[in-house]
Amino acid sequence: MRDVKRTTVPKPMIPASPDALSVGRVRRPRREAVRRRLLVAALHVFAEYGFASASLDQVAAAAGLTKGAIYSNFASKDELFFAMMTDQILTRVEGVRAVLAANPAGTPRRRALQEIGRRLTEAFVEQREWQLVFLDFWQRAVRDDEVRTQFLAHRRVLREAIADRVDQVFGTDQIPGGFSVDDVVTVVLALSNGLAIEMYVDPGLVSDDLLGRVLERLSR
Amino acid sequence: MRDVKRTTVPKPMIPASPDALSVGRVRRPRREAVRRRLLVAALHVFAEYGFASASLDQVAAAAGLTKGAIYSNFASKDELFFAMMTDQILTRVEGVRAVLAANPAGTPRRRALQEIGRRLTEAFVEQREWQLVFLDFWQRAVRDDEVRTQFLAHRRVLREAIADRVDQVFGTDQIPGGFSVDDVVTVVLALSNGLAIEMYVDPGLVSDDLLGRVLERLSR
DNA sequence: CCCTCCTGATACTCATCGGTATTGAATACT
DNA sequence: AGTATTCAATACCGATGAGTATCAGGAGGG
Repeated sequence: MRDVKRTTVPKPMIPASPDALSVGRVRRPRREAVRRRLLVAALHVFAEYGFASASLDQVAAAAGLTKGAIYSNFASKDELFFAMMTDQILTRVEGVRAVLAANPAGTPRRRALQEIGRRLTEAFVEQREWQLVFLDFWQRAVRDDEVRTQFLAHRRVLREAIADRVDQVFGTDQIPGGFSVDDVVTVVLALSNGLAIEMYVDPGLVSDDLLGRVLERLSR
Repeated sequence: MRDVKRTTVPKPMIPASPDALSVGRVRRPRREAVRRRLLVAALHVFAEYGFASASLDQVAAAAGLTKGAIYSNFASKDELFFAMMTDQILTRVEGVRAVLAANPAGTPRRRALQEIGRRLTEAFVEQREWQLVFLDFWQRAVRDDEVRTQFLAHRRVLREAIADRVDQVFGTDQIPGGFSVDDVVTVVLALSNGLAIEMYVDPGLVSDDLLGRVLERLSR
């Protein structure tokens, strides 16, 4: 509960320049940069050791800063974690949109699905850190209501991105097998996470076309 | 490094009774019982708080014992965890065999798969604790080679149980879609874990026939 | 009945870590 | 320039928890 909860001292009502957020904020970049470095470091360190085992000193060190910097920017270890996840989810959702957009509408459905599967699988390999912190987040969400609320908010954003694409692929067609859009989203997420779990621990098990073949087959 | 690594003091070479393990082992039940209680308590506590956040005092208390009992039976927190997982995997593999055995060979394949899916989904709900410690195990396996070795050994047992059943279901038939048995095992595990992940955090998402429908569709 | 072990309880150590109080330097305000 | 303010560094605190040393009481063997 540092100054993050900024006890907004009534600012002088005479803005020097009418420029947006007023009150000379030229020094701000410094602070923003520190915040960013901390968020990046948090991703690395939490991914490497897990949230519970990672210490704030490690995060600070990884950012080339000290704990002072952390508590000056975040209220607690939890807050840092949430901020990091919120920051990441934005990036990830963009990534997922990009991957799913493989083959613009119009491509034969089967090919599009295979391509999507291949790219998703590729993505796992690259986003190892994300996958690890994500599951850490999940574990805490299952155990703690407050965390779950945050988790579900993030998840909804991701699910919507996928649902959009499902709508695109199937348009007004009935989805084969009588699955709802929600079902499809759930299955895609489940397969992605599930295969990632297998892959990280035994890379030989998941060939890069497995997911695509499964998706393609499901859509017949 | 308690007496677990039993520094076998040369036992008197004059066994009173030739009965197997010799040397009055009538007191043993006591120790075995304590060990069991600790393993059970470990499952509960590690599931509730996660391995890293759970303390040995909590485990001991849950077993109605003290830390002394733990260190008298296990060399370290890690060893307790591994022992608990080893103990559990035996139970679980039996459970999985039972679930997969749904519908003895001969039942129409489609029905059998739907039934298996339904029962697996049911199993998630019941085995919440197992699922949680399993993923905890996985997280540590990804991060630590030694843990991974243990993890893979357990996983192999489970995979074989599933592979057996896949062989049974498809016999000499080609598996539709040109999947190998290993692929099928991987996909089944991935879907199980993946759907469990979704379910635990948002139960409404996974209807109890979703997995069955997916499996059935994949097998066409 | 004594006398050893065995084994779990108790009491401690020591390191770690989240969080706080305080400081000092750089920056903005007047 | 001089003063006020912001922010990260430093030093510190209290709690927690893994692991250890020691102890006590009960069981087996004689």
